[in-house]
Amino acid sequence: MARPSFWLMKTEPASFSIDDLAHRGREPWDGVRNYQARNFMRDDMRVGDGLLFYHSGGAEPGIVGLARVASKSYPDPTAFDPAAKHYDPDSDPEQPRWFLVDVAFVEKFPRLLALAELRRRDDLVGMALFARGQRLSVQPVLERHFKIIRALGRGS
DNA sequence: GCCAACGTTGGC
DNA sequence: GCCAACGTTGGC
Repeated sequence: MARPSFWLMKTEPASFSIDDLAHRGREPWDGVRNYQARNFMRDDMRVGDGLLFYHSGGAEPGIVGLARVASKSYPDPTAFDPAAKHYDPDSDPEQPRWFLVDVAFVEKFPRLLALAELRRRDDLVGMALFARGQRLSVQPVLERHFKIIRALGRGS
């Protein structure tokens, strides 16, 4: 895959928001239990890749800022932790099933770019985010779309 | 809170 | 291997 690559990562702000990431600086993106999303993280992400940070499930879903990939992929330790929310009793530390990358804060946009607003733009047609029934929490983004959204978010 | 879309599980 | 049942996601 060509580098750098660009991605969108969803999170429910009630559990982990852009403000949480800003505060922590860097965070292991644990708990992903979808094979397609895992494959993107495990196989395709590289340190430095750009991330669009998306809030789902809230009052107003949308893109709230930027982050970047801060580590290579490695096994998700929460899969082996019985106390963890996304514990997977069938996963084997000798043959890890779930992987993650660390994510680092880059910037929070001065305003949220609402999903409804983004949908209406002619220059963003085709984004996976808009696909009917799209539930993937980690998805690739075209560089062109990433740049348009970054500029929008910064208020230009 | 509703519900459509989707992924996973498990009986057969 | 099929497919119904179930759980989850996530917009509205």
